[in-house]
Amino acid sequence: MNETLTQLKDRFEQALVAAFGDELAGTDPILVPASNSKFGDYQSNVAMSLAKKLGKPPRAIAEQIIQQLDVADFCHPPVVAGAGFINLALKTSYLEAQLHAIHTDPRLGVARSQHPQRVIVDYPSPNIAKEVHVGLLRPSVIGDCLARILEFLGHDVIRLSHIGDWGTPFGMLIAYLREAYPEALKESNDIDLGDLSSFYKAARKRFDADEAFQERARLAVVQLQAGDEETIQAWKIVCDLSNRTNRKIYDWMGLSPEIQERGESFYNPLLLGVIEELDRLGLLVKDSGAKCVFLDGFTNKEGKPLPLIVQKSDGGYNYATTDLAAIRYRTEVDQAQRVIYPVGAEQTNHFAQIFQVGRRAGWITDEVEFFYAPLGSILGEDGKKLKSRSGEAVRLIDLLNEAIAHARNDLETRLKEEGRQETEAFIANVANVVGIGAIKYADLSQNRTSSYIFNYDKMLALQGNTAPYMLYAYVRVQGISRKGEINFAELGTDAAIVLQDEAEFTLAKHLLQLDEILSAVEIDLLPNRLCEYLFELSKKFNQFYDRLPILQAEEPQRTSRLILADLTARTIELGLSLLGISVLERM
RNA sequence: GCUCCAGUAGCUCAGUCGGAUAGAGCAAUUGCCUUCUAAGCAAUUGGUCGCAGGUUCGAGUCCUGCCUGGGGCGCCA
Repeated sequence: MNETLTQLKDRFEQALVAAFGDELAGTDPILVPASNSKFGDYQSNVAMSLAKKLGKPPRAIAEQIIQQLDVADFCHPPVVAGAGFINLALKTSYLEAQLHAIHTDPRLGVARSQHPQRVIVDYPSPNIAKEVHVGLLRPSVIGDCLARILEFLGHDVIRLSHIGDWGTPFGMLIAYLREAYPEALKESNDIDLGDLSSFYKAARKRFDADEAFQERARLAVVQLQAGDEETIQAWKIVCDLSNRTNRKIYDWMGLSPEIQERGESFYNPLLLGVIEELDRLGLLVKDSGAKCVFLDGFTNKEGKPLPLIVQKSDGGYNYATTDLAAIRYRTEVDQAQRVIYPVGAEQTNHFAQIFQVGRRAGWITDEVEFFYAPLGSILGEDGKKLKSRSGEAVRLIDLLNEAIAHARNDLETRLKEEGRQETEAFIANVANVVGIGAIKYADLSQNRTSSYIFNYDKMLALQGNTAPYMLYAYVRVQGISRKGEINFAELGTDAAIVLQDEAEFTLAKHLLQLDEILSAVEIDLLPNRLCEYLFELSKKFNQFYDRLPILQAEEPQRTSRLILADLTARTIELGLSLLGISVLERM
């Protein structure tokens, strides 16, 4: 109900001017959702804030405001309460009309942004030379979710993966490819992709054991930098191997297929220009053989200004250089208005540094918002960063598989208890959707900035703020449809919605708040707010479902309740889809 | 040493631009299935919001200091 809020704010501003004169024009009426439903639907806190300025008690100010306030088309008469709060309660007829409007709207009342922007979302940047591990879970799940939400709100979203596809590790892999799979360079040969990690491990083993091999690897890097054709071909084969493996996992996780790979190799030709431009601007300083930009507000352990090294003393570039090139390209060529980096919180300094240099170089202007969205870590039960038993990084694929196995186990136990028979295809599908959904939801439902302890049992729990709980609410609605042979699409656009019971009001009001939540997420990029909203929605639906008969109800309640149930299911489906999670008809 | 982040119920965590009596889930205790999937609903118990000051009509939220934990701090990404 963004539109309702906007209109109410206008009315308040008019009332403020009418009551106290033009100098209060443009005063924010501090209109927020009521802190407690017993106070109504919205409250204005403006009277308290004006007390000092106007030299009157807040309650008197509030009284004067509501005398001038005309909201009769939306609300019951406003009430002054407490220290000077102005409470507003929406009229039933208004709520019913709003529900009717969203019922016939495929977007469920969520308007497209009036100021669409070109937004770049920075997807995780796996080092292509390694198999993806758990460290990529949060950036990919949260980045994907933010991209989906912004796109749904009408923004032009570009999804870019800044993959590590260049540099030293590739020398080793290219050298190993030449040695172990010489035929791969002759014809287009299929290498077993599931074996990416053993390919990497084997290469690593050769590299560590054999000095001559190390020399060949170094040579390969030089050849790669020099653009040697055969080396480039080998490099492409290795990239391909990795990309296809990663893509498989991305697809399985349900990440958007529209991710564009724009890795380090893409920026490689632009790096020299970055250095030259920094030099031209007088920002570049040579220090101990390295080219640096000295930073404002950062010091090293001795208290001296800290440099950001953009070209190493051996002439090589590092990640700061590539990131700066990306900043420049994204503003100058992509013309992005907002660039979002959901990246681990450990990199707070790095982003503050490159943004500072980007600003001083004139690449970041007031016209573009560079938004670093720090992510907390995924921790093990010991409260330390999640590691496998052997102390290595946990492979993402193992994590997904284990969640699915847990979900399958839960489902099979329940089927046995209930004496249900289901096909293997049904069981496999439910386990897959629940398992993947649970992992993603567990990640998204935490405030993105805080770390959380990874626990299969909690994320797959069927009660609480979890994916299965929401899926279950959705399934319940579909059960009504099957049982009553209701086609929700045919309920009719002129069917009346009647709100009588408290549970109906509570559910209905919540259904109308989706656009407010999405607007909040659009600004602060915290997906856990959407999760919270969906959890509340599911709870309110379950209360409604528990208290009120639907199929057995008399008309007009029956149709009205069917519409509320349908709206709930569609809201959950839309909400979960924005989180990147699928729904199930039965579970 | 500098710097960033965190500290809220036994546990895991929310907490909007500072707003009314700080909320969920789990765990514990107890009710509710001849009725649309009980993977649910209802009820009870549980708090010095790390500590001390300050700003404010009003502070979990803003400011200062301190304590504790974690991250980062010159050629890895």
